[in-house]
Amino acid sequence: MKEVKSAFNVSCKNCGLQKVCFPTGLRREDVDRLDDIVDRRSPLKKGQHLFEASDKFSALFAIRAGVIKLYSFTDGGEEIVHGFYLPGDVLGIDALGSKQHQYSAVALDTTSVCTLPFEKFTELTESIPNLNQQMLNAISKEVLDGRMHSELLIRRNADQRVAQFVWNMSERYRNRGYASDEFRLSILHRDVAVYLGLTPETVSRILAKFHAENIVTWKKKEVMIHDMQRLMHIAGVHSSCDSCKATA
Amino acid sequence: MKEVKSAFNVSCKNCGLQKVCFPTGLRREDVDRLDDIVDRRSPLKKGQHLFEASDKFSALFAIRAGVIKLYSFTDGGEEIVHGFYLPGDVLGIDALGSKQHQYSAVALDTTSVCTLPFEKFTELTESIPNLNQQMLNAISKEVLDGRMHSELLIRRNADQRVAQFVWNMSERYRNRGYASDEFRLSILHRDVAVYLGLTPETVSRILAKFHAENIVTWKKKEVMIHDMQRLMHIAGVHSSCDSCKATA
DNA sequence: GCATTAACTTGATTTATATCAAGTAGTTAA
DNA sequence: TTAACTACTTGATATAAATCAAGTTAATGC
Repeated sequence: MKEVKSAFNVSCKNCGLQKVCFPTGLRREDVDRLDDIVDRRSPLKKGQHLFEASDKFSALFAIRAGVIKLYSFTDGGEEIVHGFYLPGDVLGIDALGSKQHQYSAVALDTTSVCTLPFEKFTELTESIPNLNQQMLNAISKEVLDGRMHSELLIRRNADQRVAQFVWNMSERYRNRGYASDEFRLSILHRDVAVYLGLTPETVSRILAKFHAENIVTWKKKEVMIHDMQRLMHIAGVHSSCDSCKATA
Repeated sequence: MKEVKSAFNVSCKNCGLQKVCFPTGLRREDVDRLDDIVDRRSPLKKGQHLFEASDKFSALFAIRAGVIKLYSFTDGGEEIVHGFYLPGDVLGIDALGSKQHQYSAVALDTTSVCTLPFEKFTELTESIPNLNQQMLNAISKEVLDGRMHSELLIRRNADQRVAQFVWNMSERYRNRGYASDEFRLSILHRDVAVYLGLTPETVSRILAKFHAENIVTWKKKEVMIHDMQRLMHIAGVHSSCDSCKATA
């Protein structure tokens, strides 16, 4: 049943993302059982799709490495970016009802994904109680992240949106055990602009300002945060609020 | 086990909302089993809370009659309105993970609610397969509705937002078997403005314009749609798209 | 039923961000 | 390596909606 594990084909129990992914709180033997149903194909190259709108839903996806952009188009043909999924994040929850994807998911960089065939996964949740709770966590997270996005769009001006986006990415990398003040971000400024409901010009101007004021530098996919306090202040993040660790 | 049923205390099998609520697709006997765990208290009066942010989560709520506003505040004390829940809609999914509500839910009018104690509900889903699917539907709906909200905030101007809001409410009433061109809406214009990311002044001006152009009249909680085609056109709703029947 | 408060309306003005434009830098492919 | 394209930058201008202001109407409580 098990395949040979290569570099991109790491089992759950050897995966560094256990603490942010489904294995959280599972017993060792249950992690193995989960591992047995996980399907790990070769990584997606930049620009390849994990799924596209109208594709049939048959599995949940957990990101192992890379970034996935979830997007769609309005009737008028304008792109909408709904979020960026990082290692440990789960994709596909929105299709649980209709069993059909409504959005498209594309890799923004080389991206490894763990595929969890939904039927097998559902069977497992019946005998691994904690796995069910993990699923509920993933569901809530998806809903709450959407609300955070709306909140950002309703109540934040352009400076605050960009600052919050950068800070949020930083927090998410920190939670995953990576450096939070210097990281690679394979997301086009254009995509960020669409996600934040701004134009690329506005994002560019704001990033230029942040750079000039020595708060954040984001050039050539490398983000450097020089002044976390000021960034958080602009973002409107009071206290080191844990519930803000949302998926962008 | 069963209580005496009064006017506001109707069993699932006698409820007109079966087609939009959990009983959808359930066998008769399973509806009865669901009914047995439902807790129906006396209706909430306008202004009363179903739950408040930080309350412990212990049950899902299905609206039977009335309207619930789900809201919170930013760190700066500004209100955020996340949605309005109508009969048949399910509240509480966002708290499944943390078992604690993050938002407050208040009745905007006299509102009856069916309480589904979550533990009992979970037990039932194990023996009623279709109920589990209903739960997945409710989850997806919550996620997709949030995305629709973001899309509205990102890509629509003020006219389109107001038009889409009115049309969406109309569609939701239609799906529930009520008149779609004339209905009572116990939602303050102020709350609509907050939900749409606009000011009350802007909403007022747009409604005045829609009234002058004989498209929609919304006065004193009574909505009348005079020209559905034009409303849909302004809202940017092409075709009678079924997937647009989202919760505002 | 009257007083008080909250909701809504309408107008004048300001402003943040979009749009338009014209460029430079970076990436991709031949 | 160069050509062609895409991403990004920067400036000038336009504009949609916010803000400020002062009213009217409706709802609420005594």
